[in-house]
Amino acid sequence: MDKLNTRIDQNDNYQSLTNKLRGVGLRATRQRLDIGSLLFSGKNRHVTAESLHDEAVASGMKISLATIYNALNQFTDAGLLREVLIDPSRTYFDTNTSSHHHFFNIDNGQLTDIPNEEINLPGLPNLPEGQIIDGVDILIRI
Amino acid sequence: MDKLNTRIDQNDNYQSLTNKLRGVGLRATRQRLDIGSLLFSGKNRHVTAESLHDEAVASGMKISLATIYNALNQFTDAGLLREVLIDPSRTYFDTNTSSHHHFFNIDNGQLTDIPNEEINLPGLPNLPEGQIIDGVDILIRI
DNA sequence: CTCTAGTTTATAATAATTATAATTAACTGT
DNA sequence: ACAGTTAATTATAATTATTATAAACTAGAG
Repeated sequence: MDKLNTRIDQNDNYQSLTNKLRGVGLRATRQRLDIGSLLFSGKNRHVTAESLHDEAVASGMKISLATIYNALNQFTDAGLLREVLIDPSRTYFDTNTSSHHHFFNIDNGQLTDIPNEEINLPGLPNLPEGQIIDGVDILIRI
Repeated sequence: MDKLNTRIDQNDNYQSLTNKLRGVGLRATRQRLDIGSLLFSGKNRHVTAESLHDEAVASGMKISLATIYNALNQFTDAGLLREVLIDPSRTYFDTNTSSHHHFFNIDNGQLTDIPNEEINLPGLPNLPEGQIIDGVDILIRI
């Protein structure tokens, strides 16, 4: 009964994931669905290729690190993920693609979202002539 | 005469660089003085290990890439440089160690300083309990 | 001027990421 | 459901940025 519900839930989940992937022009492969189920399960997440691969393997998913890299980059290109600049030594991906910012705990590496409305940036500096803002990243180290 | 002045100027420069290095507990080696003369010649600079090495070699300096890496890290530890998060694929160092922010031109990779006073960040978000701000990095992509 | 700890350097090692090319699997039309 | 085409996955090699190693060198103390 539990098992059955889990299966049904997962199928539902994978159905909407399938739509999500097709919507951005990606085939709904088992691997992308598996990764997607870890990433897009409701709450916002910050992952690296390595951390996501570890998690996938721990969940019993069969997927290579190369595929994780491919998927993360494709998802990012498709707008399903965003890169976050935290640490020059590795790339972090954020499932929250809306405009927002981050706390970075320098002791434990923990990343926390700061909703856009909790930060005020009224005094934007004068832009170099003819330039337009592509985006603003604020990282508060704590 | 020009040549002579250049030599005198460079010696003066190297004398003050020597003091700067000794002041942070680093020996004034030829290599560190050479690098320092490129970095601390007045205007603020943004470099990577590779770009600085290229520049040094182009200026006829004899210095290995490993030494550039060592020096950049030591200068950073000593507070003479700051790391800037721009691109997850390499580390940028900034000679401007005061609190300030950056424009990043996504087309040509050009980094430009934004003086601290040109940016207002009045509505700082509520910090996680018991936390104190270590620093704030703002990157405006244009 | 000599000694020694700190520095430089060539090179190897590591770590993150991307490329390659062969196998496998998803979609399209029947 | 089936075959064919095209894309995706994967093991592995290659690449890139960076750090470690250990032998040769040198700055600065005495």
